[in-house]
Amino acid sequence: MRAADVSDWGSLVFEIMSQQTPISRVQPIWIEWMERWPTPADLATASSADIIVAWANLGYPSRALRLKACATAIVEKHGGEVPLTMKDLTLLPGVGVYTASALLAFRHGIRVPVLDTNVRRVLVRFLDGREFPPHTTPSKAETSRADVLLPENGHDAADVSLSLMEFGALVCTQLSPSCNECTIRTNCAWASAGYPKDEKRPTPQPYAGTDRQARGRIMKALRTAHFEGSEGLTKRRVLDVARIDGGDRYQPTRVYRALIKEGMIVYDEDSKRVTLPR
DNA sequence: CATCCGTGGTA
DNA sequence: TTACCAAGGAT
Repeated sequence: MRAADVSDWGSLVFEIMSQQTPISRVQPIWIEWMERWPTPADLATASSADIIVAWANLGYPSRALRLKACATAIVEKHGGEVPLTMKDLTLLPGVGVYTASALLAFRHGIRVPVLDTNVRRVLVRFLDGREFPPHTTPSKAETSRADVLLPENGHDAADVSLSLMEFGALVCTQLSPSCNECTIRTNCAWASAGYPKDEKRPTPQPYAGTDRQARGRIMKALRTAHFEGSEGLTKRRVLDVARIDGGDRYQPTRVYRALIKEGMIVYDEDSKRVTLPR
């Protein structure tokens, strides 16, 4: 949330939840989350299992653990207060340049470019006449020319950034932009060039049959088990839910081991049960 | 630097 | 129904 009565921590939580996730799905979970864990100190001492369950269907549950690690870092290194410099913010787990910029610009009117995927696409089309940015991460050149483009006042700059983001999300979209209704097409380099298709388009990521789907199955089963108060699942059961159409025979054990290694799940030798981490 | 990391609504 | 999509980060 970017409203005035929301804390910096609340805003940071919202930004992290919103990474690659629709806002409509974030909103209700964020509200409950902030009532339950209002400060970094609250989240830092919370159970990882509770955190993963509360993360629910936001996707990429490793972000939930990173958010907890972020809270811990803020408590231990910044006295429980969200730091407000690009350097300190991007050193926090789960906080990259985009998230740090969004917090600084939208909440504090600090004059920094905010380059999300939408803004990058809008700029590369309008200025370079290309369909997509050449790399998956912003170059220094992209950042500096975005900086030059922003007005002097930080709050005005934030307004411009937000407008660019929404313009990219609603008009200058990835695969089917509304160029016919675009009000700036007469100045757009991509329009002038005749909307050339890019050679290298963003690589589509399949889902069915992948490790991600198998991991999702395991995590969902364990979330449900924890929510229902059970003591976890047998390893056999976990490997069984990880068996999906399109997966190879090694997939269940492969993703199981990966989740263990990442600390997303734990196996208790005594109870012989797999659970979410304490 | 390209790839991997979920999820469920929607056209 | 299937395919696409949605405010990135870590490695």
